Amino acid sequence: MEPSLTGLRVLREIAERGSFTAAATELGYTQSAVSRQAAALERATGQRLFDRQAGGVTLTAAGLTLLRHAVVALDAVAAADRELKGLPPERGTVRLGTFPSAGVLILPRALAALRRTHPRIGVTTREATTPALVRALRARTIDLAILASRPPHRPLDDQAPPLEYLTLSETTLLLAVPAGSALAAEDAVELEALADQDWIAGPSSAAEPAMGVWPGAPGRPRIVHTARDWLTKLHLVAAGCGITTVPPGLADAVPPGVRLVEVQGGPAERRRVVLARLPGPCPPAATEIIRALRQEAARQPG
Amino acid sequence: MEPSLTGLRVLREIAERGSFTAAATELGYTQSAVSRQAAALERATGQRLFDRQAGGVTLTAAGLTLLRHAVVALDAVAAADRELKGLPPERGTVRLGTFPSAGVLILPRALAALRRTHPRIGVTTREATTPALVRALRARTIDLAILASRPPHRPLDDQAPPLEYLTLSETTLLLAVPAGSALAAEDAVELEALADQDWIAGPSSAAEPAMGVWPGAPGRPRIVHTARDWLTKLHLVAAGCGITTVPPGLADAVPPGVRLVEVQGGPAERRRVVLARLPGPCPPAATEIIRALRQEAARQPG
DNA sequence: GGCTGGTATGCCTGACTGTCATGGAGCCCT
DNA sequence: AGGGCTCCATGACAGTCAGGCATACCAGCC
Repeated sequence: MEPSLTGLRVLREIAERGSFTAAATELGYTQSAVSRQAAALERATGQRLFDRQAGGVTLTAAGLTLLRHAVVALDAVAAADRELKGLPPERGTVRLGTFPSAGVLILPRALAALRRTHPRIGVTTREATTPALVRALRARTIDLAILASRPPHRPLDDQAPPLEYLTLSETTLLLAVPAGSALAAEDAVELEALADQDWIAGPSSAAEPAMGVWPGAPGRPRIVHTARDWLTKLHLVAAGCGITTVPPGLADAVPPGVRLVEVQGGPAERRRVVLARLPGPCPPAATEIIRALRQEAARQPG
Repeated sequence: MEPSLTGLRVLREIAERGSFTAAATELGYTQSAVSRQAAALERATGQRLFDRQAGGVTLTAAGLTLLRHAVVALDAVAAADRELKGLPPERGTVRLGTFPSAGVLILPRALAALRRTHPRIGVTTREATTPALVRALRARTIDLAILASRPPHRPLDDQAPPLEYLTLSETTLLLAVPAGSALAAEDAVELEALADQDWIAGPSSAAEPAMGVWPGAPGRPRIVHTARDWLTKLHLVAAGCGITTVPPGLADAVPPGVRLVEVQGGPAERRRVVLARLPGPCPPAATEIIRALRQEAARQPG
C-alpha cells in the first residue's frame, strides 16, 4: 500500500498542530477521520509514525522523515495547481511566524525597511504560540520564526535536526502601571510593592505561568483581566484596571495614561527575541529578511 | 478537486508510453481505468492535458507542466518509501536509456571505465526504441538517452523545452557479408552488387524503412530473416543466410565467418550516435557518465 | 469496406473515506 | 481519591469513487 495525498496532508497538519483533534478542526474533518488517516499512514508505511502522549501527539523519527518528503510532494502539487491556474510560481516569498507581541513594532518596521530596499521580496506572516511556531517550522509551513525565550535559554524542542537559533535582541521586562497610581511615582518600584495588586494577564494556559504577571511577585497574583491584545491590555492599564508586564520594545507605543517602570529587588527578568529556522541552505530572500530584522532589532536596544 | 497520486502516476506513464492502452498494461490497469484517470485529471485541473490523436496521445503544454510537478511529487513519495524501508536514498545513480545496438560495445566499455574511475556512481540502463526513449526523457523516468540519428538530423520531437543533444560519434554504415561469398572478395562492394541479395533485417515496423537493409539498394530487398539481436544477425550472416548492415562500432565483435565491407556508389550512409537530455542543471554523476561516454566514443572512431 | 489500432462510456461491484456515537486512558484540580 | 477535562481509538454505517467488463465509436490502412 501507499500513502495517499490526503494522508500526507493530514500528517503535515498533525505535525503542525500537535494533536489529532486540532488537525481535524483545521482541515474541516472529524477527529475520527484524522485518527483513521493516521492509522492508514502507519499501516501503509509499516512503522509507528506518531507518539501518542497525553495532551497531544509528536512525530517519531520515522514520522519526521516521512514528513520531510510529504512536504516536497504537497508543495509540488500545490505548485502545479498554481502554475496551471496561470499564477506566478511563488518566487521568493518567505513565510514568517511570530509570537504575538513581535508583531507590534519590530516586525512592521523591519518589513517597511525591507520593502524599501528589496521591494520584490514577498513576506507573509502568521502569529502563533511558541510551540505552534516550532511545529510549523518542522512542518515546513513557515520558513522563519520569531520567538521569545526566557532563561534558561534551552532548545525549544528535542527533535532532530536541532533548530538553528539567532538572538535578535536581549531585553529586560518592564512593568506598565497607570500614570496616576502610586507605583508610577518613581522610575522603578520595589518587588515587594507588587504584592496585593490587580494584574492583567495574557490568556492563561495551564502549562505556562501566566504571562503578564511579574514572575516572582510576592503573594498570590490576583488576575482580574485577561486579554490577548497588547493594545487592550495597555488601555486596561490606562483605565486603572490593573498592571501588567510589557517588553521594552513597546515603549514607543504606550498610550497616554500608562507609565513604564522598572522593577528592583528581584532577579533581572531577561527575555530574548530569537530567530529560529531549520538548518540547511537559506534562500536569498530569507537572508535578506534576517538582515532587516537584525538591523531593526539593533536600532531599538532593549 | 485535486489530482490524486495515482492520477499523477498514470499521467507519467501515459507521457512515457505515448498511449492510454500502453500505460494501462504497464500499470496493470485496464484501458478504461486509465481513460477515466485521464479524464479525472483534466476535470481536476480544468484543462485539456492530452492530445488524443489517432495512434496515440501526446501531452499538451498544460499536461507537460503538470507532468513536471507530478514527477517531483512521485519522486518524493518514492524517496520517502525508500528511506522508511532503510534503503540508501538513491544518491548519484543515473538512469540511462539506450537504443538497442548501443548496448553492444560503447555502453559496457564506458561503464567499465566509469566503474574504474568513479566506483560510487550507480548506473541503470534500459533499452527501448527512440520515441520511447524521448518520451521517457520527458517523463523524467530516465536522465540520459543514447540515441541513433540518421540524416537529416532533426530534433526528435517538437515539444518544449527542446532536448539538448550532444553528438557522441558520427559513423558510416558497413555491410556484413559471409566470409566466403563473392561480396567478401574486396574491401568494398559496389551498390549495384546489392541487387538480388538475401537480407537479414531488424524487426520491421510499418513506419520505418527496415533496419538492416542498405538504404537505396537497387531493386526490392528480399528479406529472408528478421532478428532483433545483433549476435543472431551476425551468426545468420556467418551461416550464409543473408547479408545485413552493421554500425562500425561492432567491428571488434564480428564472429568468424563474417566480413565487414564498405559500399561504394551510393550516398554515404552516415549515422550519428547522439546523447540527449532535458535542458537544465546536470547532476555531477551524469556529467561523469557523459565524460566516460565521450571518451569511449572518441576511442573507437567510426 | 473490413481490419486494426486507438479512446470513451454505461453498468456494476468492492473498497475506501468520511460521519456519528461511544469507549478508554491520562492529567489536573479540588 | 475522585470528578471532569481533553485527548485518541473503534464499531457501525453511508456515500462516493475507483476499478473491471463489455461495448460503442473513431481514424487510418490495406
